Amino acid sequence: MRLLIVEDEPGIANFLKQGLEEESYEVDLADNGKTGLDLALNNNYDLLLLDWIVPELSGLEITIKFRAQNTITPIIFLTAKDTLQETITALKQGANDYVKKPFHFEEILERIKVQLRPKTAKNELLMLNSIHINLGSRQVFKNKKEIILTQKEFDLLTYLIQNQGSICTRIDIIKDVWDIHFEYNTGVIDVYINALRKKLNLQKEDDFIQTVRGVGYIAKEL
Amino acid sequence: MRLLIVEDEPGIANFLKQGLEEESYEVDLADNGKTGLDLALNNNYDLLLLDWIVPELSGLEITIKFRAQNTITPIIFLTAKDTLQETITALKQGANDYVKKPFHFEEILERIKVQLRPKTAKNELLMLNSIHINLGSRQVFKNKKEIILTQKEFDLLTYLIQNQGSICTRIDIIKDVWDIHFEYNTGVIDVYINALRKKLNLQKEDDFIQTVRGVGYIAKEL
DNA sequence: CAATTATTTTAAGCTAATCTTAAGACTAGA
DNA sequence: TCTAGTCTTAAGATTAGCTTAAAATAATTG
Repeated sequence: MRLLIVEDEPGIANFLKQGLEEESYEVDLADNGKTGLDLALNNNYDLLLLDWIVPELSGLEITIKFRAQNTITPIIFLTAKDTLQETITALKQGANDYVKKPFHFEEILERIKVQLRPKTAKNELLMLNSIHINLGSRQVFKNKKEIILTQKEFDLLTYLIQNQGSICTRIDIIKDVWDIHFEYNTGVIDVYINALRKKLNLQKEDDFIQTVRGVGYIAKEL
Repeated sequence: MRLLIVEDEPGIANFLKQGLEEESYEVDLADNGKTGLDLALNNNYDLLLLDWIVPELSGLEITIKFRAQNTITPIIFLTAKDTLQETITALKQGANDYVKKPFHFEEILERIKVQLRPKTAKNELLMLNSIHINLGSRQVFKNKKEIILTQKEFDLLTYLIQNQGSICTRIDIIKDVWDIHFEYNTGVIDVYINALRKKLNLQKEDDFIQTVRGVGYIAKEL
């Protein structure tokens, strides 16, 4: 998971960065709004942590400009501006949470986790056609018979099924399943799709993983 | 939108209920944890607002029991228990937000809206007449029915629709869709226009792609 | 901690779908 | 009616995705 922190006080910025890196997040820093927005727009972060008062472009302005392009990446404000009006404004403009300074690192961390928490959670059961998936035990069944998948195979399959009915672009997949956030074009995805189709014994007629040429794949109820 | 408030102090409960109803939410109240959990599990609410300290079953217990069954309905804590440890525990157990009393109604309202905000809208939608285009997933629909287009077909169609109402010259098209920047005169464009008309089943009378003789094409609202 | 085994990634040839070309049929306007 | 411009078709060129095997990593075990 990759985060961007926009914060001009080096003390706070580095404190957060270090703490989050210990939790194995990748963290980028921007010490002003302009580079912050720039990074945010060009780097597929999973979450943005914004201070309100930063040079060149305020956190609020970043939010507005960023939300015009991207409405899903969560934004958490972390700021000394603590009036009611400011909180409301930020949330209205697209922030997902608003935490007032001074803050406890543990609370920030937990609030970040909330935002990044997958909508379908552990131990839930996923199913599509003859496939059943137990997210808790990471088991996959086809017609009640268990299919042994590797980690990545499992991750890719559940990703596709959790997004069933909507196209997963290669960029989405490489970002969300491989956690790679830059231009990337090897055949990994193809190899794994191939492995899934083989292990799940999907023939042309019952292949619920459809390829969308030039775009990606889509898992569909048949 | 339907909300459930679990809160035993009638003053706060009614204050919230009234305020939220004015914002045209439907609101149910429970004054103890047991009926609260019961209602929550049997009534497809869009969001739960929980106090921590309520009789019979605490807000935290409700959260744990509820999350075992339902992992998507957002839960907001609204409580006087305000230590770091309590906040973290609630968020860890599945709460989506945690607001400390005393609170401002406007902030609660805004935080509720954040939770209910649709998460999908990453994809820009284009439309013209009966055609809908999802730029993110590169899907095209005519009267809600998906039409499968190839890459170039898709690019050309979106180009025309993005420039709807103004003429796209052949030079423009070859430059912007094919990325060819010199004099070029084959029939490619014609071939693709033809393919679009065919796949979108455009007859003379509903063909929003009009030919401008000697110049190019124009997509027009009919 | 080296050896073994399993997983993930890269790379390359192959296949099938898409893109382009070109040639003949058609059409609108002079 | 004639002609320039457009439409249509089908065959050849190109490219994206499939498949396989082997190389690089990571995990496990004696």
